[in-house]
Amino acid sequence: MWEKTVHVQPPYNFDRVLDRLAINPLINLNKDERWVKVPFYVKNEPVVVTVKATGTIDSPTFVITGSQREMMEQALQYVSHIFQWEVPLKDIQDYFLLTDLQDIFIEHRGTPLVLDFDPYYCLMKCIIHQQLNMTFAYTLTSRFVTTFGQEIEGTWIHPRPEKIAQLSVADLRELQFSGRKAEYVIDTSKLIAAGELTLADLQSKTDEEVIDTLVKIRGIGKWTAQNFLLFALGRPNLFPIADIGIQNAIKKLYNLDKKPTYEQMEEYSKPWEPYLSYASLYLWRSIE
DNA sequence: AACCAGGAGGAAT
DNA sequence: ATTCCTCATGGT
Repeated sequence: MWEKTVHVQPPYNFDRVLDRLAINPLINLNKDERWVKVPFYVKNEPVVVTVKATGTIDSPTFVITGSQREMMEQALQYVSHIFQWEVPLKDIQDYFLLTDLQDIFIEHRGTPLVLDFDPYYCLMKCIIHQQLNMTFAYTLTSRFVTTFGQEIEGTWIHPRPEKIAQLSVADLRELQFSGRKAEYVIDTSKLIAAGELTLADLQSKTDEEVIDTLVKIRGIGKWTAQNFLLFALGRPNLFPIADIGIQNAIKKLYNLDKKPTYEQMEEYSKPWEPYLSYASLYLWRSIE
C-alpha cells in the first residue's frame, strides 16, 4: 500500500469531474467522499489506483493510493496525464472570459479535459458511441466491458484488443451491437492486435497526421479521429463540427432556430483557437 | 409513432 | 474533393 499527495494549479474543479465520470456506470466513484478508482494496464497487467480530492477549486490537492508500491511512479505519472493536472487552466479560463463563451466558463470554472483511462478503450468507445443517444451508448460500452473486460479491486477494466480481435460479429450482436458496428470494433482491434496500428505511436504525430492515419480505417471517420485526439491524447485544439452535441450547444448559445451549418460553426469557433478543445468541452457541459 | 441520437461508408456529383 | 442517401438500433 502506498499513498502520495499531489498539489495542482488552480482552478481545478474535481467535483465537476466526478459528476461527469458518474455518467459512465462502469466507473467506481463516490461523490460525497470525492474519490474515483482508476484502472489501467502496465505491460498488460491491470493496476488500480484511487484518486481522492482533499482540497478546493482554488487550492486543489489530491491523495493518490495504490496497492503495489513498485507501480507508484508510473501511477502518479499516469493519473497526472489522465486528469491533465499539468495544464494551466487559469490561462485558458482568462482567455475565454473575453469571448462569447464567458458565461459558460464562469459557470463551469475549473473544469478540466479529463482523458479516457486508455487510448484503445477511448477508440472503441468512440466507435460504439457513433450516432447513438448517450443512454444506449453507455449501455453498449458497459456490456462491452463487463462481458469481455475484467473486474479488479472493485472496478472494471476494459478488455485488451487481442481478446476483441478474436470475437465474431455474432458475439457483439448478442449485446445489441449493429452488425456494422461490430465489424468496426472487431476489425480495428485486429489491426491493433496484429501490430498494424500502434496507438502509442500516434502520440508523437500532429493532429492532421493522426486524423489521416485513423480515417483510413473502416469505421473511423473524422469525428471519431477528433474525439480520439481529444480524449485519448488530450490535444487542445479540436472542434468536432459533426458532433450533434456541439451543434445543439451552439444553437442554444446563439439562440438559433435551427442547428448551425458547418460554415456557421467554423465562423463562430474562430475566436476560440488555439483552445478549441476547451470550447468543445465547455459547450458540451453547457447542455448537460 | 415519429423522430432523434456526441456518424460512417459509398455513391453521385 | 464535397454533398447526399442509406444504414442500425434503442431512446424519448
